[in-house]
Amino acid sequence: MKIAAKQFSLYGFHDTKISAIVKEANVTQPTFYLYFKSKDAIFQELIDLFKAELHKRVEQSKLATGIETSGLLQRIANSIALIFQLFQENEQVARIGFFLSEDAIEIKEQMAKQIEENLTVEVENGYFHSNIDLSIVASAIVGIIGHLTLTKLWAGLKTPDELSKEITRLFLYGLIREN
Amino acid sequence: MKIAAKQFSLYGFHDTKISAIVKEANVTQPTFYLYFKSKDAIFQELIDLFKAELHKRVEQSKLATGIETSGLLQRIANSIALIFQLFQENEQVARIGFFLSEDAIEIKEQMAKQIEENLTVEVENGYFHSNIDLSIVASAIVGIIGHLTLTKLWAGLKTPDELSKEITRLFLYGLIREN
Amino acid sequence: MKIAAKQFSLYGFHDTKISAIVKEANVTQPTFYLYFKSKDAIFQELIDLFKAELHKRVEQSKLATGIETSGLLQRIANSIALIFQLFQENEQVARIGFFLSEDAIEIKEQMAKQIEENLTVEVENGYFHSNIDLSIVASAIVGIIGHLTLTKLWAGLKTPDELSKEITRLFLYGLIREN
Amino acid sequence: MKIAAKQFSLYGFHDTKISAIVKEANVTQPTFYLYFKSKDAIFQELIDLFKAELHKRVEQSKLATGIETSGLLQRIANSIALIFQLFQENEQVARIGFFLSEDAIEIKEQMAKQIEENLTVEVENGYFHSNIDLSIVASAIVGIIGHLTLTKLWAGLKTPDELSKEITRLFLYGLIREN
DNA sequence: CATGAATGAGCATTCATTCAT
DNA sequence: AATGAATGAATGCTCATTCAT
Repeated sequence: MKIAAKQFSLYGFHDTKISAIVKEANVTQPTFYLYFKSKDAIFQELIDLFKAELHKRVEQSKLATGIETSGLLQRIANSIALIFQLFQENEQVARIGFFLSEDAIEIKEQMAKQIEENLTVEVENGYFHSNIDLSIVASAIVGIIGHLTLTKLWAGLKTPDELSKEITRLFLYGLIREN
Repeated sequence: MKIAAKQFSLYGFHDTKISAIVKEANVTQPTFYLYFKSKDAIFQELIDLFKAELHKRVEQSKLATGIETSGLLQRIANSIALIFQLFQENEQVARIGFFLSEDAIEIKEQMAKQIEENLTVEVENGYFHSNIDLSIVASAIVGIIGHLTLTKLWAGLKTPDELSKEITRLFLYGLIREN
Repeated sequence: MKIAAKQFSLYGFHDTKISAIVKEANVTQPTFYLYFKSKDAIFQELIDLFKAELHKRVEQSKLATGIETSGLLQRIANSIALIFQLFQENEQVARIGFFLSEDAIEIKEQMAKQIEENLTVEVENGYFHSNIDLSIVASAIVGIIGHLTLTKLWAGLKTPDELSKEITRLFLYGLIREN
Repeated sequence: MKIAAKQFSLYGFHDTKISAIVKEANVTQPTFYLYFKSKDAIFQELIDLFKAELHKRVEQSKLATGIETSGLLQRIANSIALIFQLFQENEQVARIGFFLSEDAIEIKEQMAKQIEENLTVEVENGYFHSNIDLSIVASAIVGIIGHLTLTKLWAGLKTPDELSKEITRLFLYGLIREN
């Protein structure tokens, strides 16, 4: 599965050939079919793996938010950092689940929903504006995380910590200069 | 090309068959090859189309920003709305160029760069913080626009105006409640 | 189709390879799929061909029986000869439809039904016993024709005429010696 | 072997998979190869089993004919009934040996030969016509038995006794109505 | 006596692309 | 300008069979 993940993430679903996977794995094609029902099946298996891990991590970030007693900014940054760390540690699987799969949108929407719930609590706690569409904010966060992962994290330009800090500041205080 | 765009945006590159395109176009396969060098070529042509249009539109939004005399928020919102309008009016081509193509990342980076330049001016004008990484902000904006297009705009849940307004407010003033 | 019929009749369905068919036909595999949807499809097409031809021939033999004014034995022998001739002229297709296909039993039952109808008329005309199960007689005739085709006709040991004459005599007068 | 017989008779040689046989037998594939040299081998073994049993039974029917002191019709009917009984009691193996195997024709020819010998005796005894080709009669009997087994016996429509009686009457006295 | 794990060899099918007209 | 007819080159998948234990 590691090898398959690598190939899929490198070449995409169609351009990844079973023959290439098994060659790199030093087994034969029938062996592949001993463990996986089909090309689609192993791809889906990888997606499900990522899906589960992502769900867990976002859930963790939720708990973290509640438990932490430090400042709001720090708490939120930590939550986001958790996600970036997942992407960093599982680049290949993440690329499949978050960018290559047809389930990607659904996965992102699911993630957005989790984040939205989190934000709702913050609004109830009086930290955030109540006059902003949280579904859009959540969706925006997902979009940002996804794109920064692709362009900054995986490009090696930024660390999870840096990214999460910058995002958090941006989201909390905005761009505008306070006079 | 319209038909090809439709098919590509519906089924993706690999699952779009030349045979299907020509059938819908009521021509034969050799006729297709009379006008396009290959499957890749027509795909690339569609991408280039989008690329050019996107570049133009982002440039316009830059000009708009400069020319507009109304408030900062309104000016920026207008700029972003222009992009969303492009996505709305050219859904199929946009889906190809911005999401399906392998050039997508490059296109987005190019767009981010344009936006970054714009932001730099605002910083110079003293509107924005100077202690924030504008390349990240630009990248974030691109990520947000992309994802909201997919989940809100094309889903018919929000209009370009609504989206651009919400985004702008979020980016300018942030989430945090001012006391 | 001629070549396919030959291969199928020689090797059976499974041991007939598309690659062999197209090689003998001097075309490539895609060309095959231009004209036939699948291996199953061309096999079924051959079966249907035989089915139709057999039905027609048995129907003809029915008419012939009614029209002919010569002796009963001769009339019946002619009817049966028609069937043997079909088998002789279309050995390959017949082997597929009558012996190799999974529809073979159904085809034979259909043939038996046609023959039974014919026999019923003869009984009504007073030529035959009425105290014999005609469905069995019809089924027996089918069994005989099938097996003699395989062992005598296609072995080149007997002609349609000889076979039909012998069968007819056997069926009409039986084996027992009249004292 | 029982399970293999069942599978072969249900699905034919090619569509029967060793994996399916061993699964139903609750053993593994290597275990299969411990007892049978190959797929062909077990198939052949089943055929030989049937072949031997058939030979024995037809031989018995020959003896029966000689020994029995009752009327000719009854004696012959008994002989044929013995065959039908074999088919009834060993449906699966019989289907393999008599219908599915490539040896089927040879087996049938062998059976026809035995029957022919039997008939020759009856001719010599003066019971039957001498101006009829006994090889055809024997072959016809084989064809009838085979096909009636398939369509009447195994369909549960007739018993061995009924079938043998009808066949015998038909063969002895024919269809024609005696005035 | 039995098996978990593996494989060699093959086969139907698909699809972008092109030739001759 | 257009096409009917064809193909080269793959690729996923299956199944009987065997090795090492």
